[in-house]
Order: sequence, then C-alpha cells, then structure tokens
Amino acid sequence: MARKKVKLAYITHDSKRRGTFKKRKNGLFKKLNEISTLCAIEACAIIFSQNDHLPEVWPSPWGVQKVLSRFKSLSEMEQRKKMLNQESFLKQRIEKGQEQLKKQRNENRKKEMTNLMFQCVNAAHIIGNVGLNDLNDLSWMIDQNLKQIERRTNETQAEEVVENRDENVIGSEQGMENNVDAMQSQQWSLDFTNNNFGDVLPFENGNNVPNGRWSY
Amino acid sequence: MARKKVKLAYITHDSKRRGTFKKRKNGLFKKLNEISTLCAIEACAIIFSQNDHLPEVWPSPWGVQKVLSRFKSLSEMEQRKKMLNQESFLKQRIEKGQEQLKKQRNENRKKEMTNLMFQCVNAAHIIGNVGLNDLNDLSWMIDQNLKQIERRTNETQAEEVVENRDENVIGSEQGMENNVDAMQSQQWSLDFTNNNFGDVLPFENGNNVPNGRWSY
DNA sequence: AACTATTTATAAGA
DNA sequence: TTCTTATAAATAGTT
Repeated sequence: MARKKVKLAYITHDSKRRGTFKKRKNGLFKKLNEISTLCAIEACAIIFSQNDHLPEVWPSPWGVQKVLSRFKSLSEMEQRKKMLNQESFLKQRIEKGQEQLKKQRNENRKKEMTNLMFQCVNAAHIIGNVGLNDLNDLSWMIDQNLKQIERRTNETQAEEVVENRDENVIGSEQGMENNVDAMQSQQWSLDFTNNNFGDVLPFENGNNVPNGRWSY
Repeated sequence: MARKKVKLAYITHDSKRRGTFKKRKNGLFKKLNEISTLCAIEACAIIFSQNDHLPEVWPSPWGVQKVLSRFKSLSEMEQRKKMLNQESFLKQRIEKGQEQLKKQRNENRKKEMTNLMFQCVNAAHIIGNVGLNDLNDLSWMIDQNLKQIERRTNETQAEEVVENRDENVIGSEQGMENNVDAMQSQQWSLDFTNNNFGDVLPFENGNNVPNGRWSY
C-alpha cells in the first residue's frame, strides 16, 4: 500500500510474498495489540504461514488458549449456529447429517432406556409377583440389571464411534431436503454495512463469497 | 491515529471507545483478509467486545473452527512431543487421567440411570400412592421423564463429542488443567527482534509482559 | 454515517 | 536481510 497500489491477489513472487507476509503480520499484531489495549477486550489471532508448520499467535500461546476456552465455552447451540453458516452447501449437508445422526442416537438411547425400564418392572413382577412397593426391592433389581445396562451402553458407544466416521456422509444426503426450512429460518447476519473491503474473493470451496464481517 | 495521536491506553470515554472499537475491528478484519489473500495463508481471529458476550470472528465461524482444529492438534502434538522427551512421567499421568475420565464417565452414566429409575418409582408412588402394578402407569411416567432424560443425555453427549475429536491426543476436558503445567514448562520464545510495538502493557494476569510476537 | 486532517502502514528501492 | 521513503490506508475528531 505504498509506492504503488497492490492488487489484492496472491503474490506469486516468492521472496516478495514472504516479505509482505512478515511486514503485514507485524502490522496486524500491532493493531491487535492496540485495539485490545484501547478497548480493553479479549482477542486472539492465529496465523499459519505457508512454510512454517508452526503458527504465529497473538497475544501469546497462553493468551490464545484463554480466549479459545472462552470461545469454546459458548453454548452448544451457539457453537452449532456458528458452524452452520452458508459458506458452503457441502458443509450444511454434513452438519445436517450429523444432526440426524445425533437424533438417531438419541432415539436409540431413548428406546434403550424405555426398554430398560420395562425390563425393570418385568423383573420385579417376576420376582415378587407383586408391584414395586418397596424401594429396596428396586435397589436390588437395579444392581442386577446394571451390568447389562452398562454393557449395552458400551456397545452403543462403540457403534457410534464407528458410525461417526462415515455415517455423516450418508446421513447428509437425506438430511438435505428436510432441513432446508430450518436452514432458511436461521438468522445469520452477514454485516456488509460499512464494509470497505471492496473486493470479492474466491473461497477455497470454490464459491464466491463476499468478504464480510460475520457476527452472531 | 489521525487528527491527533492517541495515547495507547484504555479509552475511558464510553461512546468514544465503542466507536474506536468498531472502526478498528473492521480495519483489523480487513487486514486479516488482505494478508490471507496476498500470502495464501490460513488465519483466524476472535474478538470479544466488552458488552456483547458473543465474539466477532474472522473469517467466519466455520473458518475459525478450521484453523482452531489445526492449531489445537498441532499444539497438542507439540505438547506431547515435549512431554515424551521429558520422560514418560507426564505421559503416564495423562494416560491415567484419561482412564479416570473414562471411568468417571461410566460412573456418571451409571448414576444417571440409577437416578432415573428411582425417579420413575418415586413418581409412580406419588401418583398412585401404590406400587407399580400397571405397566400403563409406568408408560405414562416414562413419557413424563423422558424429556428430562434426553436433556441430560444431550449434555453428556455434547461433552463427549468435544472430547471425542481429540481424545486420542489428550483428553481435552481433563487435559485442560494439565495443560497449564504443560504450557508453563514449554519453551516459548518471545521474539523482540524487529519489534516496533514500542510500549509495554500490563497484562490482565497482572504480569507486565512486553508486547512482542510469540512464536513457538 | 460521512468527512478530512493526520498518523500509520507498507511496497519498492537502496 | 534491514533501512529508507514515497505513497496508500487507517482512523480520531468532527459534523
């Protein structure tokens, strides 16, 4: 941005790009430092350079961790929201697939629990041929069944781990149609007011997504 | 930085600070956008404003997640490396912690189920002041409790999903506490060469840490 | 939110 | 690389 206006595009010339990267990274971190001081806010940035596989971070590894833990502690719903932006339809599909998978899991768990409880009662009936008048009876029964429950739970978990890997791909396909409404009803605010970014960048997913500022 | 040189310190005047924050945040994101375009690098930033409990992120929630996962896996890998180098002492601790975590989870699940069943019976007692002679009663009761169960299960699952992702590295939940130690034992190099930040900031942890660029 | 006077950032060149 | 400097950009105070 000096001596000449640079076009906002990948700098092919190698040493030039490295120089620019270094300069701008410093500038960026300085700005970050300034805004966090001036406004007393928590912020962090992580930048992976092209060559170095280790990132440069601001304000410090520990500072980053601190901000990240706060970021992660946002509720699950918000996390979900965040991940569900319209950057790519593919991502949506995967998300939806995961959602379905989760539902399916809950469904399974639900059935399992229901089944479990019926078993409890059956067992009680068999044992005493009477109702469960005494909690102590139930207590015994629970102990008897607990191992079985645990085994089942473990099985379910094991399956889920396996499923996790590929199922979201399968689930995703069917997830699409059902969730279009849900998608559209989501309120994403892509704030372009006061957007002076000027240009449009091709994202790596191939879609042309205008560079805006995302807010929740 | 115009009309007057501002002192690098917290802006007490409220509306002024808000204005500065907004302007500078946009500037920052624009810079981030530029550097990542010009140099084709992965980067992200998270900024918590003072009021809003939801952060502003760049490039997008999803983009942030992507970078974070890379960062996290990397930092954990590094941590692991260092720990292994330092002796299997810490490694053992981690494994033990993971084991404990797993046990704890099973314990929780067990308790949850037990609790559930007691709730069932209690509810039944309250309702009819009799034992569970009729399965239909139980059925009703189950329906009543199912939502609660589901909620609990969701909580448990949510935790597990997070852990699942990097569990084989370091159980994140339990790993967090350990990480403090690990962090501090890490060798961070604070690079002050070519540091034009000029000033010294009091960090919120109380330490006076010069603003430099951290690299691993 | 829009407008400038200034300060900063930085692309090229040394 | 680092330093210099001409110029582009960012932005503080104002409207």
